[in-house]
Amino acid sequence: MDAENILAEHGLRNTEARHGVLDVFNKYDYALSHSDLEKELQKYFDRVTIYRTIHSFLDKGIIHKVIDDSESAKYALCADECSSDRHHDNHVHFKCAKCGNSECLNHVQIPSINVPKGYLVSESNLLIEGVCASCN
Amino acid sequence: MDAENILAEHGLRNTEARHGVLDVFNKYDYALSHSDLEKELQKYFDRVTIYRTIHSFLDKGIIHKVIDDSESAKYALCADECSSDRHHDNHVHFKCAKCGNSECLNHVQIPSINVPKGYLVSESNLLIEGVCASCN
DNA sequence: ATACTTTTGCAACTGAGTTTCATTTATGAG
DNA sequence: CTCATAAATGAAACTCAGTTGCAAAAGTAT
Repeated sequence: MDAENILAEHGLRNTEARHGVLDVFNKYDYALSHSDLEKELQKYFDRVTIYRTIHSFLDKGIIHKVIDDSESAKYALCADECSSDRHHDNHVHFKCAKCGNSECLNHVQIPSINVPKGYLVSESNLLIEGVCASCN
Repeated sequence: MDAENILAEHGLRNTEARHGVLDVFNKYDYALSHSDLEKELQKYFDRVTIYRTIHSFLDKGIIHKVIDDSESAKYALCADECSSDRHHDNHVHFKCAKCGNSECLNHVQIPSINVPKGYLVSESNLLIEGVCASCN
């Protein structure tokens, strides 16, 4: 699906900045931080615009946050059908100690966990660290 | 075990600041951020000292990082025997959406996950979000 | 083409965390 | 106990991530 349709389907206006950010996400197969995006887009868009684009994409379910032990937040495209109502990403994230990239293992589901009595689970987030297939 | 022995066992000098930080960790049963520690200790110690204490505790295996989707890092005491050589914390972390606290579920282990061919796992980190026993 | 709403750029700001360096403190040897 | 040494602390200044307010620009529906 092209960028224009993705934006329209999620109720976002079709602007150059959003188009540009989507293109960068499509170009890489691992999670990107604001500064990764900025490196590629700073000639064209302001850094604040990139922050705001990340927020609207998160909000509308176009990207999801990839939790990682690094300082700065990273994001990746949602594979499943997500919307602003609900994110459906229930896959494992893998961070490579060699190349430093974090990727979505879209086909590896997070198993359900038995929590102690009295606890209610709404979502879970599993980060595995190690060496990725490209670096191994 | 008292604070003085904990410090000595991990090869750290027995200072007031470290004593104070340990006391705060013992006082709460959930993970603390630098600013949580600072709130309790700012009258006595400089904020930079608190940062450095966190680093040496992390390094020596007295505390471990609790990964969380919030901006600031949180830390909790290691239950298992950890050293600077190796951390042995393999338990689940739980973040409550109501009170905002993150705690260690020390008795809930992270299950081992089958990753795709070519990937090597060295450690994993599982964060569950929901409502904790106290808030439920 | 117009009117209205959303998005953008810019400047200024906040908050987390780090670095440098001079001073103070803990500790082990004599 | 005293002293020398190495480690820890405080203070100021700094970097980097992220946010806010506002005026100008661009998208969209009519």
